[in-house]
Amino acid sequence: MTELVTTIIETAAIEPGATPPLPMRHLYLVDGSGFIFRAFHALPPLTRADGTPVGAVLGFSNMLLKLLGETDADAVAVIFDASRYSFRNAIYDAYKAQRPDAPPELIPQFPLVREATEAFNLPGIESDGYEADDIIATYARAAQRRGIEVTIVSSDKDLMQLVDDGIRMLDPIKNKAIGPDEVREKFGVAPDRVVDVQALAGDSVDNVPGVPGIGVKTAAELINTYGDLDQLLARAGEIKQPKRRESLIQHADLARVSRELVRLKDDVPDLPPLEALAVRPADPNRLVEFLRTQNFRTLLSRVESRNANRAAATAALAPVAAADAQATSAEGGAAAPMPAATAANYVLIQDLDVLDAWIARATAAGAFAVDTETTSLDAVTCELVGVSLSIEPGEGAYLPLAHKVEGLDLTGGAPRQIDRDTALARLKPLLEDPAVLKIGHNLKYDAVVLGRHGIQVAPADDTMLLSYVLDGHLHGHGMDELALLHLAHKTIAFADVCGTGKNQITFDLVPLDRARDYAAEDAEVTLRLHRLLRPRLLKERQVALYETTERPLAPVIAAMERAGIKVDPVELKRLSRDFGERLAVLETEIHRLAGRPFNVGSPKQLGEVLFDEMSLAGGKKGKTGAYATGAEVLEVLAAQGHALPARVLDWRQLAKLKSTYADALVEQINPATGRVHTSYALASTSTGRLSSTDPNLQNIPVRTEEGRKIRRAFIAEDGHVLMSADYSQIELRLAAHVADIPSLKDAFRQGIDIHALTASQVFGVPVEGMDPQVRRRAKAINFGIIYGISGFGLAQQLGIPQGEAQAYIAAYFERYPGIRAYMDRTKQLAREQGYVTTIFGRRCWVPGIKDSNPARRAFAERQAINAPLQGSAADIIKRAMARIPAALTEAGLSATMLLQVHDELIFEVREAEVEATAALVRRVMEGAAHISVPLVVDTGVGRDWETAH
DNA sequence: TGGGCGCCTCAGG
DNA sequence: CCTGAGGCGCCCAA
Repeated sequence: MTELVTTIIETAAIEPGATPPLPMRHLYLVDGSGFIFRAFHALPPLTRADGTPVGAVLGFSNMLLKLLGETDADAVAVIFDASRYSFRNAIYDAYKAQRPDAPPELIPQFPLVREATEAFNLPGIESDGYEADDIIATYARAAQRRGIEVTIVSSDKDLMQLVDDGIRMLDPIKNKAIGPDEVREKFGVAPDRVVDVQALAGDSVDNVPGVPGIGVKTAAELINTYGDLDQLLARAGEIKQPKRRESLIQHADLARVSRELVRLKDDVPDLPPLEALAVRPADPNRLVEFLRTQNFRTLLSRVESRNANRAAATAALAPVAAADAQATSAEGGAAAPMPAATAANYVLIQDLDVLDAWIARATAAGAFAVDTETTSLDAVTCELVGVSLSIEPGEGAYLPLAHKVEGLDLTGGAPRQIDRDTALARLKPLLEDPAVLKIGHNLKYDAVVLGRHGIQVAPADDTMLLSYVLDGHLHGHGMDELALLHLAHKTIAFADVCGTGKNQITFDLVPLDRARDYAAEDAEVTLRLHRLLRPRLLKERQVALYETTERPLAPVIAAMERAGIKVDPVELKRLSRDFGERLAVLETEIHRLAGRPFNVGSPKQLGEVLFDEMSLAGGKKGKTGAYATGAEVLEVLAAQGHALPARVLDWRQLAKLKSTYADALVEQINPATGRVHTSYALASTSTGRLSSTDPNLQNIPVRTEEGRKIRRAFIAEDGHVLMSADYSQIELRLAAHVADIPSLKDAFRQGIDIHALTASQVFGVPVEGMDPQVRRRAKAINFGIIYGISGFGLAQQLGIPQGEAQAYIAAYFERYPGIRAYMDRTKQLAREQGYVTTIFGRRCWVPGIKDSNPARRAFAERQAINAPLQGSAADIIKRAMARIPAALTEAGLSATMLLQVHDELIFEVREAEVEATAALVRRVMEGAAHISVPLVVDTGVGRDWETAH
């Protein structure tokens, strides 16, 4: 094997004394040995016709072809390990001693990979006594000194120490560049300190000992504090944590040896000179011969077509055929059968006249189903890839608009498809035609995507919303699920088309025939679902709810999602840094109190520290056998005077704020708009509420001072302010209305403080001069009512014995007998129907209401009591939201509705229009329902969300 | 090694 | 009562 290298290039000093001018600009150093192992595990197994395993060889050949065809590489070397033993074994005999032998399927691939290197006419380099990493280091440094850019093709963390000016890494399997930032993310220090961190942390796989008890995280912290390993070891006595200090002092030599093991040698002698690495054209015949022997058919056709292109630029392969071949031919002869799901009457639209014919038919039909295919689930950032249509059941069409083929420049052409702007310009009149109904499934998504291309889809019907209104939470409302349930039809799974996990591809890379079958089916199934569900609306008396709430709301939400809200990244980063620093201080303190370091973020470890090691009382284990360490538990311990749980509470608050809010929100800022665009789920809750994801903007902190700092980062554009409008006590008002409680209704009509009133009625104290604690208790009871109250829950909430809580509830029922009547009536109804209803007739299903288990049944009963209140409130704000944009336009106001947080709406308003907008919004919101108590809306204005709230 | 998943905890209404 | 997200820890597969 070693003769390969030495026969290709005669050995010479790597760096000649007088440097001649080099044409070389960019050197790629491929970690051949590393690649083989990674590819073997990452890629599907594959065998040649004769049974020889070749999966890693294929991955390797693919990677080289890509490197040579798609990069500016003008010098390439493939570096291999020569043998198992290197100079490092002389330093530390256990080094890499317990490495398991290579899997048997991998062994025959080692020589084949070297053969591939030869076939590509690239130098393969190895050197006895040195690892591939050392050779890479030697070349990288030599090239750096001569101003040549270096890319190390590897994801080996041991090579990260080399990242520097002009030296970067490329993960060949993830196709991801690794620069100083990525290194810092992994090791917590700059590349030039990576060896120090590795020396401390060690590596169990390679048997690098490191210092016991120190992992990467701690090592980075220490190096950042003391500068480098020598400084740290010299000053180890200053370290506060006793365990850590002792370990460092005792194992200082181990750390030094470890550093020698991990530090790469960059002066490996007797290597071929850099000049020898310049790319030389491969002998096409030899490469073709090699690929044919391995039976790499796709690769072969790519290389042959490239050769053909070079020979005659006109002789390009038919693009679609190439795309199909790539996806459907099973590499290497291991037959991978393609599912034969092709429906004969699904067609591709690849010509304008065909598109025009479909548009004419859809217009004449007056209704059709439409679906879009994109590159991601994020409607605001994804790319539109294609559109599918269905006018009649049993037929459908897919219009590809942005399909690509991987390695485009090698295959010589893209799939044939109509220019996207041209096609959308033709579709726009149809999609906006007021006489043609557009039917979609979760059409809001498509509306956002098409809206970004200047198309306002209307009028529209949405099968997901129809299903939601009809069947609520009885089942999910995904199209696949509905197709199976209602049509007994198993749809093609997205995962079958695009794969899953790290091997998932985006839809634009799906070959057209597969894309057609998947996409056209979506549209066609949607059409059939519509014909099934729409008539049920009338039969089941849900037309009004759908027509006045869900249907008009969808485009309004789409507009809100597209609008997004401005978030100040500088402020969030400042907060993140502040939180981070305070977390570090707290962590040190917590470790000191515990007497040892542990992961504060691990409830399991925390529980062990508190209850096993410190023997604090009150340790209760849950069903997984871990101690409960929730806030209530820690608060009790803190109140007993224990410092550690108190610090952990502080730590948890800051950790939550940092990771969930400060850090995550910055990541979510859309670079194109500078704003954060949440996605509202319209059909995901059992009560009719919306939910918000990616990011969830319905749980931004407000209750604590530290949390409110996050809110301050939500700001308005210049010349604008944020306006908040929230319903006051809407669920309690609904309780008064639905349960028909005269005294509560009177109180709301007169604008009396409702919690104070409850307190005076239940506890018999005058409202004047009331103890705030008494009012607080009454408030908790009022909330308890909304949640379907239990003595247990109320006791928990107030921190009082359950018996006392039970007495409060009894007193409450005494004062307001209508409440108990309502609760009994509601439970009865739920049992009879299986559902309860909101004031607008929305059915909220309560599946566990007849459960034989009393605890589960009681839970369902509380759901039944809460759902009409929560659900009616949801209906009301939805009705208001559906009306607001039109009302604003009509009034000539420019305000934009941005967010909904269950009982609150956030607007971005021109400063000059604040008064008029507030008045209008209040009028629409308060008029969204007419019930026996007034609806009251409070508004607030400010440059940020905290001020406006 | 890392993706998937359940659990815990905690943010909002 | 209704939610969604992040971190941890465990299992399993490529």
